[in-house]
Amino acid sequence: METALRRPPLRAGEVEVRPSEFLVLVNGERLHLTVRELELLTALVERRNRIVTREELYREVWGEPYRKSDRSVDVYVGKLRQKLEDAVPGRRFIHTHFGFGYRFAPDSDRG
Amino acid sequence: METALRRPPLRAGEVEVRPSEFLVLVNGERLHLTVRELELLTALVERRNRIVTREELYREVWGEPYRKSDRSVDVYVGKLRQKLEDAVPGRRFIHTHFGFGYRFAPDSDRG
DNA sequence: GCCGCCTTTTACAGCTTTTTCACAGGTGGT
DNA sequence: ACCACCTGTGAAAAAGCTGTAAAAGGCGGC
Repeated sequence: METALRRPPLRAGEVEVRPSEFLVLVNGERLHLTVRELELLTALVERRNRIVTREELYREVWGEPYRKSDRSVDVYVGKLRQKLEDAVPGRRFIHTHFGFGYRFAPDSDRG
Repeated sequence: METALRRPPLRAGEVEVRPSEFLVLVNGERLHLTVRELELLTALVERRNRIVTREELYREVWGEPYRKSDRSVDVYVGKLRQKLEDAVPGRRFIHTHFGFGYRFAPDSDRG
């Protein structure tokens, strides 16, 4: 968590991430996330509007090489989607790019 | 404790900390704290409404690097919670953020 | 020394999070 | 349509974190 303290705040649509405070706000409300969830969301928002591979996300968040059978990224994307859906019903933030990876975009389906 | 003398009084809900007098008041009543308890509470109130890591608290209060196995912060948070509960039954001041640290907030869960 | 008080360490139960697994269902290519 | 592979997700297992009582260690006063 050392690194988080130096990261600047990020904003993407209704989502504001303040890594240095371990805080995510959605429309001004605190989103309660676990450590992994926060780190993954931070990584995605830092790369917003870009397709990011599981390899890159896994290296960034888990800090070790990605094994192809590892589903952790998928599982945590699911958790984040659930919590974001609860916070902003009807909007989709994390988009799947089949065969490539994921992309965070607060706006349309094809950003 | 040179530093305490220069710290301004702090107020957070029913809690008032006067570092320069080594004094904590809760609803005007003196809260009897030991040195460690006072320093930890001061550190927390100075950072009120923010999540603070054990590492930061330990460095601030104990003045040396934090070892992950050290439970002192947790133990003293427990002591403070007990004394605050005795002073203001039913209110929760120190909130745990699992995997992150603690947060002092006299009010609701979200700071 | 002995006592009393404060601080640190230890131990363990209980709880939360993270990881892994399994399988249903989706997708793209032929 | 068929096949191979990819993704979503619930649930169980494993790992890790927190609360707290109690033991152990320190320190000053008498």
